Amino acid sequence: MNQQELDKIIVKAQAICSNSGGRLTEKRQRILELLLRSKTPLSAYEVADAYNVASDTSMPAMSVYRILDFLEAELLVHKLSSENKYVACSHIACDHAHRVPQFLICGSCRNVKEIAIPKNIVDELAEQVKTAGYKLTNSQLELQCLCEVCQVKVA
Amino acid sequence: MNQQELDKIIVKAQAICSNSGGRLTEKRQRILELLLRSKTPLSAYEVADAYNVASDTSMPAMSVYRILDFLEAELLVHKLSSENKYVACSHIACDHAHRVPQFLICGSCRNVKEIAIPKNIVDELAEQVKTAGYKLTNSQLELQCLCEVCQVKVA
DNA sequence: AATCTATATGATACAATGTATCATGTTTTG
DNA sequence: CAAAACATGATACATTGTATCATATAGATT
Repeated sequence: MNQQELDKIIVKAQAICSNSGGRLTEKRQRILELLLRSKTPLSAYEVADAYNVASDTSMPAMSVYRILDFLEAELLVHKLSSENKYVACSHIACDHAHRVPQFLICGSCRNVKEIAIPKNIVDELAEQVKTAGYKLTNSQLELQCLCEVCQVKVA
Repeated sequence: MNQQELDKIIVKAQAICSNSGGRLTEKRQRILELLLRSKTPLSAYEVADAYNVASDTSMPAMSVYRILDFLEAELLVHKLSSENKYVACSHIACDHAHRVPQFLICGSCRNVKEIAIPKNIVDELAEQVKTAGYKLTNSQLELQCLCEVCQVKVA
């Protein structure tokens, strides 16, 4: 991600926050930037470390969690519950409405790709859930995979 | 789950283990029974506590994790990665081949239902993953839902 | 601008989850 | 029985997450 792309995303993120009455403060913005630049998901403590290394300050874990919660509520960041890690949303600067994300998690190198899957598949899934008497409240899937590179390596 | 059902499952579990060259030791069996009786998933530490209360011994966390790993490898127990909790497989005593489980997790009461979803849905999912260049290695889904009871409560 | 209020962040302590490592039992097998 | 393989115990520690109270900062009101 180059600086120009990043700037564009930040502008969009600012708009998203103020639309919802939130504020993208400097610290929140810097943490979002950290995640945008990161090639892999980061744990809350990794975010804190990265922040502190870059700025020679002390960002306590508590603040990181609060800021990540904020960014998640704004849909700028997603939490991978199965990994206890966080990733920036890949579609902040896209204009289309935000779809529920699905994540492909490489079990070998831990890289993560965010994709959208066709609505009908999600619908079929929701239908099955309904048949079981439950109601699907979040269709964010976290799928254990091997990425292109690691498929070759392992084989 | 009554005692008779449970006995039947344990017999089957014994067979599954010895088939794969493993041993369902007393401690492993007791932890499996704990999970079979539990109406909700348990964390590793909850398993340890339940074990210790029931038997006045000390079961260290390390042992619990090792035993859960063993039971998981035998497909007698599943780990819910998004919850850091463990559940007994619902289909130990079934004769049909073991299918990859999917879990419906109630976000309100934390109850969990294990279901099987039609193969074609999983296949479609795997196809999408393949299109993205990844390879699905585990199609265990953990779906955030509301159970029948909680749907009514919340509404 | 001074003050007030809501929001955001810092600091400390602690709880919960998970692992590394080395020691000790317990089966199985030759 | 002895050796090897497997299973468990014990201790320490690393990582992830939360509770709570204090402080700082931004916006609104006067």
